[in-house]
Amino acid sequence: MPEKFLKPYDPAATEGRLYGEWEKSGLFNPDECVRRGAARADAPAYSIVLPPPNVTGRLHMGHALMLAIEDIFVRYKRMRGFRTLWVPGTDHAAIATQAVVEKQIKKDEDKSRHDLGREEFVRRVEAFAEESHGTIVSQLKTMGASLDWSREAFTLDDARSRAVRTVFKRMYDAGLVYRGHRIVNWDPKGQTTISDDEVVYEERPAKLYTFRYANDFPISVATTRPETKVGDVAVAVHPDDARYRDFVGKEYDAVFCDVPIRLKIVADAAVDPSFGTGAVGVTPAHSQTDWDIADRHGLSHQNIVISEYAKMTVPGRLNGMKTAAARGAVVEWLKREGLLEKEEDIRQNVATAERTGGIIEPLPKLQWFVDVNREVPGRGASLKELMLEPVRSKKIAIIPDHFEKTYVHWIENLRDWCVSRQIWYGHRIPVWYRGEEIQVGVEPKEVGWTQDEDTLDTWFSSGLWTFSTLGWPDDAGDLKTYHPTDLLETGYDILFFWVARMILMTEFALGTIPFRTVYLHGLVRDAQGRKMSKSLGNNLDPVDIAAKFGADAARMALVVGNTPGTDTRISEDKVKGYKHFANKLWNIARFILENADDADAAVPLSEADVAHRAALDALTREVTADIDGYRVYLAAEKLYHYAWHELADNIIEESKPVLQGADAAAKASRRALLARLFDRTLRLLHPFMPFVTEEIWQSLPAKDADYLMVARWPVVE
RNA sequence: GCGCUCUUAGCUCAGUCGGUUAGAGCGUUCGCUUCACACGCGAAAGGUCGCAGGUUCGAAUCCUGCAGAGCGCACCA
Repeated sequence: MPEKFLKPYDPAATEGRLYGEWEKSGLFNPDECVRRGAARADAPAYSIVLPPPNVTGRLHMGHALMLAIEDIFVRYKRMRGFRTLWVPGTDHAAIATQAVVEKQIKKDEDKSRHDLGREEFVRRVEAFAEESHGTIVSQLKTMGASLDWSREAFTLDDARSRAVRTVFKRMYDAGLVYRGHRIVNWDPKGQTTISDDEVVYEERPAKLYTFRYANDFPISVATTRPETKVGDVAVAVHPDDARYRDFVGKEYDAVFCDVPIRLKIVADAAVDPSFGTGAVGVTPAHSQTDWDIADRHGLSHQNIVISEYAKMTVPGRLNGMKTAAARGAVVEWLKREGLLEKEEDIRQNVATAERTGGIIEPLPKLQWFVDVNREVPGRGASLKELMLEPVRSKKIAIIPDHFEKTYVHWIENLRDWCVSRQIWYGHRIPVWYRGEEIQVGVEPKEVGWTQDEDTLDTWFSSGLWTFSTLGWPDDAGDLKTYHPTDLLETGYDILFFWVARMILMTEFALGTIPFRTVYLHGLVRDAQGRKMSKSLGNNLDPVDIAAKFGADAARMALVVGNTPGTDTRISEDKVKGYKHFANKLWNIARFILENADDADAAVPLSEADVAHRAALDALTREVTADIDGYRVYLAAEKLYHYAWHELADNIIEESKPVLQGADAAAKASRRALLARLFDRTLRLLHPFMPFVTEEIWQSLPAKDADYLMVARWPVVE
């Protein structure tokens, strides 16, 4: 028996070495598995693409959970003989990464990106991304993820850039990507547009002011943003509102806080007669709703009174003031003029930018959009409909299935997707202009063309991930073999951001689904159920945890009892429990090596031993069905329970007198049984705890594969 | 406003979509230098399954209502 079994199991001395051995063996690569006879050349394929972590820093516990679940499926399928591919990669995460570097440069050098210039700034971001990439790769390996590194991808590398340009060009030619002057979510802090999904609403206290535009103006209106009223072009009332019916269609002139305005009274069903005075000042350039009202009544959209820097751009006293200051100034003026009628405290949802926290300023801008309602040529359906169909028809199954409703509900409310961003890091929009001319896709050879300054929303490139990583637009081997992928495993919090976009992009570019099953895991919270965050300081670093207790223990702690779609809690104590379990396996191994290392598998089993074997057969069937049914949380728990409380507590204990007794046949049978049960247990546990099981396996005297990783999963008929 | 989820032992959660006596981990109590393991072993206590109805031979599980917690979307003048 190897010396190491005389001491407790030491994950730190084992895990890194074993990962290196696995990697060197090449067996994470399905082609190599075929070459080495670990998978048949005609075996069915099984594929997962790793949701690419952002190159913004380090992995968190959510990543660790994702890796644990995906690696369980990948290792299980590999042991079942599938040509199993798990593609690694990272995401350039445009805004997020740029923001990190901008902050860093501001802090270190007190410079903005404009001080550095586009070229130099992008170089800095790339250097940061490179460094961050290295950290992330080593963290992925620490967790034991059996990824095929020969196929690693990055959302901003050359192959992925080619895919992005190709999709953009095809969408443009199909009329599905268009440039339009529309109201967008402008983030004055990040100086860029963002999509509707990147807006987060925060409830804050606010004041609702009721006022008149002028003394002779007949209607009072209520607003939380008096400073925007210099941009009003109309007052809207509900068509059935008897109070205002006589005024509809009339126009009034006023000078509002030095700004001359002309207001038309319009009737629109979007107005809620019970809110405020039942009359709304319409500011088309600075509110989506008002923009829509203006559309319906043929009013001007172009009365812009706020700049990209959230400053007033009007004649008179307000000019150049920040919106917050202008608000005060307008209220002052209203009071002085006797126009302010009421001031009340209310709670208001304020739109903020997810990444920068800046308050969103809706502004009309010339941007690129993906049209989700226009018919896709040759498909007889819009992108929206193409996103709905595979989920409704169950071609894509979402686990847990109640998220299918959430998904459908979201798609039905979807608006056109603004894909252009005014940031520098990312895929530059593949469009060139020369005067009135425009060229899309490939840079023109002639002089005089200039490329669009903007970059694409990061989700545009990650939306292509399942097929851009497999060689598309070339219709070559990997794409044919591994696409559509089998499983997409990710957090429910990015169902809309990412999962929906992948379905959109894949339906458009390939006319098929990107994956057959979506498994959504929940958030990983701390022991008190709080979200992990920097400000609370309650973050657990998966690499620290793995160093302290072993990656196997971390994986088990994250997986056991963690049902899909439900948040889970993690604490060091919980992980510690599974470190003890790894040690328990270690000691079982010691017992087996001491007592059954010379077991003869051919010996006939006694009646009692046959029963033990049958019980494990039953468990094997259950665990297999659980994994196939995506109940890994149950499979893990059952195996834990079997190894500890059945194999160790009962079977080994009752074996002691037998092994020391005089009945030679019973002894031989028991030795064969123990060797057999333990061999089986290691195989079943391997996807969950790959390191300790592999380490023990390699010390077993009789084994049918060099690596447990590619040993056969036990199939019981 | 529309929609979704949750409420089971002191704590954290399962309960594979109706079937003996409702399970696990942690915690608690008691006892163990038992020759695989103190990162351990043995034993024990602990639950009107949120509340009220209904369906059923049978309900933690299905239906209705109520209460509490959380989440998503929309609105937010």
